[in-house]
Amino acid sequence: MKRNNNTLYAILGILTKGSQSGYDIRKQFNESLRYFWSESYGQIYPMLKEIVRHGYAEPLDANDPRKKIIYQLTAKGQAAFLSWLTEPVSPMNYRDELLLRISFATPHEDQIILSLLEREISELEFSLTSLQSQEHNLREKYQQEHYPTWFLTLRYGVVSTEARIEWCKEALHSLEARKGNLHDPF
Amino acid sequence: MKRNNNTLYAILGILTKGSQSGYDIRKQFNESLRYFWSESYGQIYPMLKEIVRHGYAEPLDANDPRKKIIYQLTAKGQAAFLSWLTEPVSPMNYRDELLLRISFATPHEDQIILSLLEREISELEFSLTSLQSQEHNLREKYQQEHYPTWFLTLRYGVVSTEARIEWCKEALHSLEARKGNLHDPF
DNA sequence: CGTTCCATGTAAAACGTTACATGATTCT
DNA sequence: AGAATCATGTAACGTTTTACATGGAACG
Repeated sequence: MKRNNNTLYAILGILTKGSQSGYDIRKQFNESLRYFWSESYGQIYPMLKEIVRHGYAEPLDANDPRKKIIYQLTAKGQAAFLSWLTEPVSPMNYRDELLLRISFATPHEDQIILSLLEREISELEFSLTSLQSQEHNLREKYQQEHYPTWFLTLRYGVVSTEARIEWCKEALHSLEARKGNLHDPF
Repeated sequence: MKRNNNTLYAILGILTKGSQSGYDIRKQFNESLRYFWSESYGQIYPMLKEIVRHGYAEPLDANDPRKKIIYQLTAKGQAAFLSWLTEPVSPMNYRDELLLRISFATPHEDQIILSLLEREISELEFSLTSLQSQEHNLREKYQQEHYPTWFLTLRYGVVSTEARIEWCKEALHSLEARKGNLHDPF
């Protein structure tokens, strides 16, 4: 009855970038990956045990004063990762609370939706600023060289955020256009 | 320790559109709402019991030959729905398997990523065609009148799908540009 | 008469977050 | 010394899907 097991592969993927501890892995999810993936401690530590049990990684000899445990991918783990990478991506189940609310709203709730959209725009613009500056920094760093593959994910952050902002504004305008104009058919 | 309880409000939201059964509700999730929300039977039927227990809805007198149970929203349920609608939307936790894979890939896996992107584009284009035709039909139907609020969610489907297709193509091109050109720094 | 759809529901498993417990190290 | 961060882990709870069970009605 196993489902996708994305947590497993997400962790293996991180380990392909270098041996590290559960704590480090968590940080990656919370930093560079947070725009499109995250995992909590409650998932990571038990999964690391599983990973070792399956022989996908091994704990390096621990003589760390803080009892830090560094995990290193095995050949078997590398192979499992690569095989996952090749599989077709499973259909994403996207859930969007803002859209859900809008889909239920009638013209009587226009004011409420207007507020939600305004708040959304301001959050998206804040986030876009940061994404754009990261993009700018990377462009400077790599100049005429080829960008690393993950640069594409940053680009996605930028373009999808821009698109959502545009849509929010369009929505805002179309709701404002019918203000005071409520001989509504609902 | 209760979390968001979106399932509850999603069902109440559907019930504001008219009294209906669990089966009908499921159909809504699987049809008009499926692009941004879904719930399974395992969530819906137990939640309907909860909803009745809290007095948010009542089962209408059941004399249906198929034992169909129609639920009708109460004033209390209507109020709960409206109060949810007004709350700020909780931060969405977005998970994107395609981006996750791309973020892990090195230039050695370019071929794999290329295939994933091609498949993604073809799926998105298929889905876009359907969204655009729905949009077209609605524009015809409403002509110069104001569109229903949920038309905005359809628009979002169109614009976000278009944006993702554009990004996929951009990504495809930038990966193709470095083909055969692998003196890679990784 | 068989297939498809209507209709309700439950149990088990899988997935995921939050809160807590514990203690060392580093920084100010 | 006190605060922040590093570091591992578990228990409880919450969320969601999947598989199964059951049976009636509609359609060809």
